[in-house]
Amino acid sequence: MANDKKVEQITDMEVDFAQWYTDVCKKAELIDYSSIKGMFIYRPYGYAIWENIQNELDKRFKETGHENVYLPMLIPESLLQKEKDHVEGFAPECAWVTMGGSEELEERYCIRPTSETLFCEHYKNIIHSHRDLPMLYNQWCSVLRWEKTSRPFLRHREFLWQEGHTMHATAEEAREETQRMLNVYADFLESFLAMPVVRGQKTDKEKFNGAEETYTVECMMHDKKALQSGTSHYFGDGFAKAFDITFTGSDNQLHHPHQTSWGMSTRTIGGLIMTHGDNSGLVLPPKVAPIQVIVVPVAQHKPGVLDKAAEALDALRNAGIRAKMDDSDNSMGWKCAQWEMKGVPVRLELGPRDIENGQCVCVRRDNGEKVTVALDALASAVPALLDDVQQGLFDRAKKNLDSNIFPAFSLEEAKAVQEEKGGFIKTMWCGDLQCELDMKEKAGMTSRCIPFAQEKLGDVCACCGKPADKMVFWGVAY
RNA sequence: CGGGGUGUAGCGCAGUUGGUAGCGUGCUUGGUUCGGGACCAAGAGGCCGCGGGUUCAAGUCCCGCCACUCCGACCA
Repeated sequence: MANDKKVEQITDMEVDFAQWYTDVCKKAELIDYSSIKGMFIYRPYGYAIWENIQNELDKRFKETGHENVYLPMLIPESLLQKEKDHVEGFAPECAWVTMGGSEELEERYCIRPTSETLFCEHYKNIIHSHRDLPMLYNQWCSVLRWEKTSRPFLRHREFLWQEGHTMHATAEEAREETQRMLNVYADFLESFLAMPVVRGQKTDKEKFNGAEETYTVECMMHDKKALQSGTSHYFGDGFAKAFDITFTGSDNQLHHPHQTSWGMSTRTIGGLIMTHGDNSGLVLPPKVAPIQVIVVPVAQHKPGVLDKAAEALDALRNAGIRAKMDDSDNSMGWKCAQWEMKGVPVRLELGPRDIENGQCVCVRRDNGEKVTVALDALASAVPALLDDVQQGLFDRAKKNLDSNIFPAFSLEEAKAVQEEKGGFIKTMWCGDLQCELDMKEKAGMTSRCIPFAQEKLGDVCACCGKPADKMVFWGVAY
């Protein structure tokens, strides 16, 4: 009876990973479908996760000197077309506004797929002197890309994100900013979301439209597929020239500023689910969990139990823990299953027997371990337990990443290893686009990045045998 | 955008050769329970995805569209 999950069933991830993912999104009440394809409803629990991500990232952006702004959601077509590579990349997935009320508009407006062009238009107006630089702006907003297929969090037509857009006096400063923000993402993912990353540079084929260089943090999901979890772009002065943005330098000469942009989206929530989740549902790292501890009173009708549980709840909250009590009429088993499905890191059980002994039972979501904690020690024991869970989740994910990176020395071997084991395949690469296309065509993998942490696996390209001095990570990506 | 699958109560599903809609669960109320998805009783809840067509009659047959889902291609 205990395992008879006839209601709220989640498909086992070993049976069908994609279905497991969809089940978790729905059953953990993160998301709901709307009547428009690819447009999703963030339910309170799902949105709360995003709010925690936002708060933490926003804090880190401000610590690195950035300010928040808000720009319009509509981009005139003429503006979008000023930078050639950029418009080519985004035009196929733009949605357009053509009517204002009942009147046809003279020029159609694109609903922003990203805001480089709008920022450039604004920067042209406000940047005049080297004293105006650097300009360090960030925007929290939603963007719209008319994708053909969609999946909760991983691919929405409208998704929430932040986009940082900065302008610098020199290329060197702009490059520093690009790296700085990539490191902010990497550290945020690892320390806050317990998602270990591989940092590296995108190949020309995979880089952002209009960028000179794109840097990425790549994560590995439970099914060994890759998820690009944050990107940081260096634009050089390409947009600045296209938009005629200039400033007078200390040398009294006119210069074009150098630009960066960087973004992280609600897609990261999909990454969280696929990094830590299990067959009982979601598993959330304590730092991002909307509810860190769920207090479940046992035999709550008995006198004194609810009072004692409320005391424990207060003690947790006073210790700065996001805690909640489930005093609903549902049975014990129902409550356990429910909060496990929602990924709450620690369940605190408190019943008559515990009260007699002045203790409670804490159950970890990550490994099911139960520990007895004295009620008067909650304020110190539970935060320590949460830290342990956070670290445990990171260690487990790190192990999954590290143990699924395999070297290969030919395209055939890369293909065989991918089919047999999955994960990241590392090979030497000559730098030619054709070899990337071959890898895609014959082995079904794209280049994930050229990792900063290079290894010398040999001196010839695994695809074509020509001399090669770069090591690339290949993988199947979301 | 190509190929498969699905759409009936909140959720999961049944509905036969066309005859006017059912089961489980959840929900509401009352009672008994309570250390891993409890039980009894009474109740409420349906544009059968949307739009056409065939028919005396359509959940059921035909055409079109939409959405979801899986696999490709494309993309954060």
